[in-house]
Amino acid sequence: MAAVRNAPRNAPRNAAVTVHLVILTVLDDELVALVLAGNPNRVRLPSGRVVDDEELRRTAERTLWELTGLESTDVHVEQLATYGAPRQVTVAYLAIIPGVAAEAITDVDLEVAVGDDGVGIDPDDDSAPEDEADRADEDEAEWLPVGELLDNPDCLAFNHHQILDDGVERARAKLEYSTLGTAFCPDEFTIGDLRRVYQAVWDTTLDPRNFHRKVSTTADFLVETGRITSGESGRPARLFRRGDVDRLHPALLRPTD
Amino acid sequence: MAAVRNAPRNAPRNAAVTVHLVILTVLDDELVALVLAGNPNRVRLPSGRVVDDEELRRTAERTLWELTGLESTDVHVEQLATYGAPRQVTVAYLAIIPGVAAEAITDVDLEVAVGDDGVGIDPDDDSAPEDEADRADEDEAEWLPVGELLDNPDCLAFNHHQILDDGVERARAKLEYSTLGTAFCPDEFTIGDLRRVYQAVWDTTLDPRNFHRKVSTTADFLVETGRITSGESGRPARLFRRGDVDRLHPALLRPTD
DNA sequence: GCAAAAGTGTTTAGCTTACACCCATGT
DNA sequence: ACATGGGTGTAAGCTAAACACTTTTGC
Repeated sequence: MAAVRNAPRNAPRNAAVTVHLVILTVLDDELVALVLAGNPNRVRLPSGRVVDDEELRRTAERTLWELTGLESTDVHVEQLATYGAPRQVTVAYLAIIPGVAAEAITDVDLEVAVGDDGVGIDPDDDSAPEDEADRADEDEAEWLPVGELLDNPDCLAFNHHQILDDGVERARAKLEYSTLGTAFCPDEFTIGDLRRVYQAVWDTTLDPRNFHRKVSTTADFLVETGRITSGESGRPARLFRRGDVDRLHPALLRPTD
Repeated sequence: MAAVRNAPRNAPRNAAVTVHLVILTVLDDELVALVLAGNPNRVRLPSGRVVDDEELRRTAERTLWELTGLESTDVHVEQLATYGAPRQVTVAYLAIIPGVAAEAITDVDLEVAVGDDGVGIDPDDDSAPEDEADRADEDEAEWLPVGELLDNPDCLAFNHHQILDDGVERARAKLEYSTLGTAFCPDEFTIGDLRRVYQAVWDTTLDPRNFHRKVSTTADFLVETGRITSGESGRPARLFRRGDVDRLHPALLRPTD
């Protein structure tokens, strides 16, 4: 049946490779993403160009550092997906940072942190007019609720709505079968803190008693520090650190309704 | 805390973009992958260059078609991950094809099906000596057991061991919570056929009775055709088609031992 | 004392596992 | 008759959902 199938084709061309970032955190019990305000009424995701012989992951981590000052050791970074366009390939990464670290990043800090010197454009670079990776200067960065961003498909430029949607869905899914939820928490946190992260990411409510039992009986999910909270309303809570495991057995499934 | 963090950097360069394929099927109750025999003792995964303004997915599907003659409507194709190297970006795709379709692809067919005319190399293409996407002619393609390929890390060239490992793990994981297993089956298949797919991919054995109940009671996983098998040993089995659902609720978990 | 959040115990329902058992066909 | 694989029934064990209840703090 199958025979020679050499289709005629033109010469392969090189493509500009950019990295885009979906940076998520939880602020005030709400899942928010870091976006740059460029054109009026249109925000976009942070991005960076692959420079020199950088690894893709290193590009993502460097761009994240330029935006937030956070080292990759403090942040969860994983590859999301790659989106191809003519002459332009975008590799999207998902970054998850603790809410307390996000609070330290003010708009003032962010305003000048993004930039691309843009010297020495490659001779082959006949990129499309919609080239987005350059001239990121003078843009303000802000944390916007994911719910609003996803509900209004037009408020994100280019294909960034798709990328954000993929990133949020990845995060939501991974909370079920992995310990990724702790990446939203600071070094030490209570089980209630972790539950509020789950509730914010899943946009739902969870029974505090059952959640407590579930995470506290899953071996190596949480490690007790011996310290407890104080000064807050209610009974003091034990403080925990992330444990060693990555996967949750059995999973902690989202409510079905 | 954070201030201006414009690190000095050189001009961004364009990269050659190639697509690599992890093509899996089940032959004789064994999970096998399609590999090309190039250098002695070293096989590699099929690959294709992105030509013209192709979408990445289209490149993957075109390359698969050149190799196997299969249309993308008959095959499950999903993006796996992207691996970055200097001047070279590889986007890996996972393809799953039915065993009966794989049997129709003989070595004779495959021998001449792979090729790259290689005209008009881009002036910017100062790719590393290990450029792998070209001169794929004269290579023979064959189905090799995944177990053997993964047990011998040196038998796959470049980073193809890593790519294959990622692809196999993706397939194994997705059998748990999705209906991907049916992609290994022909249009009509029995529950026993599907169970042998699960057993081959997971390299384990499953209780036929419990597996039968599980898949037959999960709504919309399988659709009865009304036909039954005949001519084989044992009681005839009902023939099914894939149902509409993509996700399995609840999941069909791998045995833990 | 009262509100608020942490944490424990108990019941019930659903799902998985293991396995006994029956069914329908080829040889 | 018997081997072979298809298919059903059932009891035991594990898990999660729902919720009553106790504990320990701040005010």
